[in-house]
Amino acid sequence: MTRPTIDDIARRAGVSKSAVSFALNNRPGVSPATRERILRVASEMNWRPHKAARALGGARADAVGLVVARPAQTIGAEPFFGLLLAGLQAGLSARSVALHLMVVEDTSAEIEVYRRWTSERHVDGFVVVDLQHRDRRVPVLEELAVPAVVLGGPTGHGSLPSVWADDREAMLSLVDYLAALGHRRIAHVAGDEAFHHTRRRMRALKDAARRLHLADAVSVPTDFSDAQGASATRALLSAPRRPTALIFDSDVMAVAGLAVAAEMGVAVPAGLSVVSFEDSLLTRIVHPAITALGRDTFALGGQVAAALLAAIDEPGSVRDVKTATPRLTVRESTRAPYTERQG
Amino acid sequence: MTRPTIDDIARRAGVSKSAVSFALNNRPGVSPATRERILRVASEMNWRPHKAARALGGARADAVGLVVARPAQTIGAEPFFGLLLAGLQAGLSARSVALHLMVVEDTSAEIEVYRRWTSERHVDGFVVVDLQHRDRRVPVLEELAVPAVVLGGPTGHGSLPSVWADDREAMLSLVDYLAALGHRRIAHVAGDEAFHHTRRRMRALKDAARRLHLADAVSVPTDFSDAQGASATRALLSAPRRPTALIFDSDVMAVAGLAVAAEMGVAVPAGLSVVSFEDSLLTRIVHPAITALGRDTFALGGQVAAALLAAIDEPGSVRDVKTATPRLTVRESTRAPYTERQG
DNA sequence: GGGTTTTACTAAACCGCTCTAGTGAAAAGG
DNA sequence: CCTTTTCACTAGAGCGGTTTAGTAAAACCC
Repeated sequence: MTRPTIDDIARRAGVSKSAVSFALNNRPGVSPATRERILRVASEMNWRPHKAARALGGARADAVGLVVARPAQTIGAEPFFGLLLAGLQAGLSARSVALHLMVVEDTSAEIEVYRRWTSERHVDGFVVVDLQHRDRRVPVLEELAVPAVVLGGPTGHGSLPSVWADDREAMLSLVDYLAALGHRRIAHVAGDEAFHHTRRRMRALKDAARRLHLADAVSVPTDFSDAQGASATRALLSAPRRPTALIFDSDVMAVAGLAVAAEMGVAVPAGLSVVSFEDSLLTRIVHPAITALGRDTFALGGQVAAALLAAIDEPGSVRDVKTATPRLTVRESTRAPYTERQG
Repeated sequence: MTRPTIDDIARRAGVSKSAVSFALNNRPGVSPATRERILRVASEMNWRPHKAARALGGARADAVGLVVARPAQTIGAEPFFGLLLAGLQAGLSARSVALHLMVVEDTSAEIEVYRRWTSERHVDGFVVVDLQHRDRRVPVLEELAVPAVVLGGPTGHGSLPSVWADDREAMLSLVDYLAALGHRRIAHVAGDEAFHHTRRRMRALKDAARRLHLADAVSVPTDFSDAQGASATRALLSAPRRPTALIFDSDVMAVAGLAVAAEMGVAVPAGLSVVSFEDSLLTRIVHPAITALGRDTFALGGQVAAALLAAIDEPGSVRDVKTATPRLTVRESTRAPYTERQG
């Protein structure tokens, strides 16, 4: 048995195709009685709209794209990504919009996909992640005039709306907390300097250090990998006057750093405090559990989805959305530094 | 400027629509010279097929579906899932087939999505994960007669083709290894008994224990969460004659278990050996690094993609695919048990 | 050279749905 | 009671491709 079309419904209900279309789309042009009859027949026949047929008439594709230029490893490794995906998905599927995911090699390939999917009318809009300094993708998306929402900000995303958290504020409060505990030598195992948020965090740390007259406040950039996170930690802990507190830009690096401390015989938190700028399962399940700046990544995905859907409905209507500043969850990995401990 | 259609190309090349279609699809019916001219014009005008228009003619949707009934948390937490996704994606995008991801509440909702997407011609096939005992999804997919590939096996997936690894074999070799080290009391923090592979692993452990005359070989089922993994570990380590080796069904639980051991003052590997049935970044970055059964999850995704594409091209042609049996990577978390140590 | 086959191409139907223009009848208005 | 407006509905074009049936010319064959 082949699937029913509106023609089948029309025949069975004794009306025209158009009447059926009106009824099914809640448009004026049919009487309440007829409308109800058509709907009943449609549901009896278990009718479902044919997506492609709808999309052909110039309508929506009812799908949005997420193109990621990252090595496959990271995509599995970082809880952040999976949660964001799940949150996006939840926000979109409530309006039955599909998510087209594509993993590519590099930014050039990513841009190529933007062009292709836009011209093929494959998606109605894009979610852009990993905002970079002087991001090449922004002008392309502006030129394509396709709805898009950038995750990250508050600047550097041109005319595209963005959903962002205040990294600077978070870093400042984090350093305040560590300084209050008595830490004067704080190091920061940062992410990739190409990323906007990494730069902002590094700048914030420097500013905080100046304001608080901290002895030392180095930022060491990495590529976000556990390997570089580990080696940066090793280098920092090998220095003659080692820092008493380490801030890691990601949960993966924080866990890797924790392992390095254990391997080097540096007790956490007695000899070293560890903080992660990203919270997740990872920071909770290791021992000692890691103090972390947390945000609800699943909810973040939902906010991005909402912003994108709004941008698709009414291009130009969406303004930047500032999400809640990440809040500190104190666990077992932070304490006053040994030399200044009271008890 | 609006996007070009084949009509535009036809007009510009001085031929009919049909000739253009033939040329663009490598079909007979046009002379080599004309074909070349048409292709040149098409590329000059930067023509791209309109997906929906193609799909309308009864053709492929050029997309496959992955519907997952899991809490959002797990999806972010387990590296396995992200890697599988990336692998699937890579395998599919090589043939420019999109992946439609959907996260739902439960199996009933999942089945609903199968029905809807099939009747809407939204996808050409499905990837089915988390195969369960007496899986309700299998008969539905069989009835819908839609191409689908099941991840998991070797049994319980009806007439659907499956891609599977030999869990039993892996468990047997793992227990052999631990026994060879001298362990006689081995416990297994298992996953959810509803899952097929969990049952198979539990059975394999029991068989191995009998064959090797092990004193003890308990399997404790959990829901795969870090919380239950931790509490199962706590219970096992609190028993009067505690096991000397623990096998965890997932990397997340293994890491959680490791933390519990640290918290309880049980040294790993001196006082307890820990093995994970799943390998990932997680098992590598903690300290001590965890001995784990590894498989290439990214490649697994690729194999699933290949099988599904084949099933779509030629339904019924795909047989079950057995993937490489997971191999043991020995790290720092396993050693001969204390009481029997030589040195 | 007349008939058959092949080749290169065109015209038009078709996929399922939306939407505009058009139609006939009922309701409203003077 | 006739005109105008509104209402409920239909016919049919159009979206951008694919594909079938048809056609004229060229190639082939004894």
